[in-house]
Amino acid sequence: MPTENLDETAKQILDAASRRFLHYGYGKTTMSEIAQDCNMSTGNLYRYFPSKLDIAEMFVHVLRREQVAKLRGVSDDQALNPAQKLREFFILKCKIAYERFHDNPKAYELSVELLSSRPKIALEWEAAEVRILSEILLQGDAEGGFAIDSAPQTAKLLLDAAYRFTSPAIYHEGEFDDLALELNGVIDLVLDGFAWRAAKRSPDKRKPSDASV
Amino acid sequence: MPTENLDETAKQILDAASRRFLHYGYGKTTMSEIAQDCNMSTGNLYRYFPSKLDIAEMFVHVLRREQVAKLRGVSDDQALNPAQKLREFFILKCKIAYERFHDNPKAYELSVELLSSRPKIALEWEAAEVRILSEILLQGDAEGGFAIDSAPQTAKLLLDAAYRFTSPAIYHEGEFDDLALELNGVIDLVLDGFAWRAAKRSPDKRKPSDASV
DNA sequence: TGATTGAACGTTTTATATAATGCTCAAAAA
DNA sequence: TTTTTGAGCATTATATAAAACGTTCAATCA
Repeated sequence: MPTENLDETAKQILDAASRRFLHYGYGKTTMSEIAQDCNMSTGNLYRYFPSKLDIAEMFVHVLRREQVAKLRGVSDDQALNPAQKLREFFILKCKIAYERFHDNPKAYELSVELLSSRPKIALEWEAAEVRILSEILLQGDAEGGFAIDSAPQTAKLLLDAAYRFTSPAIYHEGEFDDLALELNGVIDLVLDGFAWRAAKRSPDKRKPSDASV
Repeated sequence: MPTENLDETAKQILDAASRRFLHYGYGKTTMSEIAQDCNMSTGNLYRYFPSKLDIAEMFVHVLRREQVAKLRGVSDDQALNPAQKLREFFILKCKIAYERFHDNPKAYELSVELLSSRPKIALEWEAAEVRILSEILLQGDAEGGFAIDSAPQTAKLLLDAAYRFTSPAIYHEGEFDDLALELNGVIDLVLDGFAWRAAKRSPDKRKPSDASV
């Protein structure tokens, strides 16, 4: 579902819809308004998108791509070791969820509405994060600090443990810094868990340079 | 807010209200219905409870006391070591949340409605669980397996990490066993984290019998 | 005097009518 | 033939009226 493959007209429709979605929300923008913004009839919109909900899906898909790119940026950062990447990944995910909720409520509402109509999208999103996390975990395993059995399984486990801090569905009244502090506590404990497993795997040396099978 | 200190009439009111809350839900039971069940007038209800919401609060208070008693039962079980207690505590909490949601939806709705009107109750509930968990953690610390700095802080951290599996606000479509399996994965990792901290505290011996300062 | 009542009040919920919206498709335009 | 249109249909959302509800309190009862 790439944005680049879109017809020029489809892009124009998506642009007009996006502007209205952000300013007025999904429910308060009508197909005829979008059509007017594009100087076309409502019927013609359906030549480019099957439904209004599909326009919304494409809209959040674009937002989501930015988020995933940021998260992947952490994974690709050469200056960080695996433990630092893990921490930065979750802090960033927490920040993204917090900020979207607090200073973009319309986009938040739209995501909620979309996910309730299309629950499978949440699974795709999770899969994307599992992929990024798995890379970090495997790197940590290769460097001897983590001792990972199944990277995807462990990645899912970590996403679950951080759910409280990173789920866009949970409202947080306090400041972000307080939230990040608690999240860091969970990450500390998780990293210590990996350290223990790595130590158990190669009991002779505390910091092995490569993992033993 | 003990149930025992209640007037006999108040108990009767609470009983009648509880039955209707369970069968028809909070919104669908009226004060006049409760009054009729007790052979009194609506006005008289207010001599025993300040409002309908306070009856509901007492109702969930009773339910909640049963839950906390069960959780405390895990903490007091002499047959379990601290690690087993920790695991059983969270599995039980998960089970309680899962079952209340799945086979008592009316009570679930009531809890949601009450917590949205009286958010402070959630804090009290958390505090009660932090108290129980802290005892388990301190016992684990005393026996040398855990290495806890601040028991209440660590307890809160654990509750956060298990939030995904134990929050009554999160709907779970799948089976309980699948949920418990994932939760056990998180607990495994957390316990390994404690093991690592204990090993770091007393590096000479792998299984110290008491903690060093 | 202390306990109880039920009519009365302001608010909330529900039922109903009306308007607006998402989407389709036969016809028109390009 | 391909693209676009806009009236029309079924559904959803909004506005409005009516009923029900939570709560109070002066009057009644024990």
